[in-house]
Amino acid sequence: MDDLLTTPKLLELVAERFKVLSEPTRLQILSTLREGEHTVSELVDATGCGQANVSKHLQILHSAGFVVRRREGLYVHYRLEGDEVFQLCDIMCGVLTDEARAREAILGGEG
Amino acid sequence: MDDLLTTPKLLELVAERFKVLSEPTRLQILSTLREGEHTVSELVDATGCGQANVSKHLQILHSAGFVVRRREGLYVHYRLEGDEVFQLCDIMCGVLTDEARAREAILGGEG
DNA sequence: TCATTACATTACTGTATCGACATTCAGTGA
DNA sequence: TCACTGAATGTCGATACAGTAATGTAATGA
Repeated sequence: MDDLLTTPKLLELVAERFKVLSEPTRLQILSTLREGEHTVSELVDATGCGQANVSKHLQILHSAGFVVRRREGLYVHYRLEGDEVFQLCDIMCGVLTDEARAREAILGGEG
Repeated sequence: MDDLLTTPKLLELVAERFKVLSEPTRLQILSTLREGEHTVSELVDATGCGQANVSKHLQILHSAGFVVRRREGLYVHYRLEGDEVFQLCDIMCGVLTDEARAREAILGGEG
């Protein structure tokens, strides 16, 4: 953990991965996949986005190594590669909670 | 951890925070701040970016609650709010390492 | 008060990305 | 081969963001 973010190259790689997680639709896809494998059609339903867009988001998630593909006839099933994503979201939610608490303490409830 | 990413509102908030971390320059700033408090000028030197640019990045980091400001005369000192950022980067680097390993295993060293 | 320094803010430009639409690709079955 | 379905890809308009230059603001000292 000492050599984290020391080289420009690594900075870019890490930033790139964070960018993948910086879109609500992609987070929603990941959240849906947490229940288990899903087809593209199912993810289209879950997200309410168009098929083409979901497919593109899945490409991005796949390139970043967050999801895995599996073809079965006409359908393509996606599933999570690991649960690191939710470790990340867990920490991030902690940050959000801390912030909310701090805001409440300062503003007294309404911001 | 069960109610993570369940509401559209929360999805957006989390995505927003990830977006803050999705820029190499901001990660570099955070990395520099890990050594301790630094002034804007020092961060300008460290990053090699323009002063206005660094200042804007610091605003974004501050709004997201990742850094804290402290004025001292003409200088403004910034420091990390917590170390969650590096927990996040640590996990992300783990993902990257796994990926790199997988690529090596498949391609035999060159991608 | 005025000049200087450190930082913040604004306006502007080029680039990247999301979402929507159309098209193409891939697999199945008749 | 053809028609059909699920998924991937290409294009386009709107929007957002990084970077830069110019300007504004805050603190110091003469």
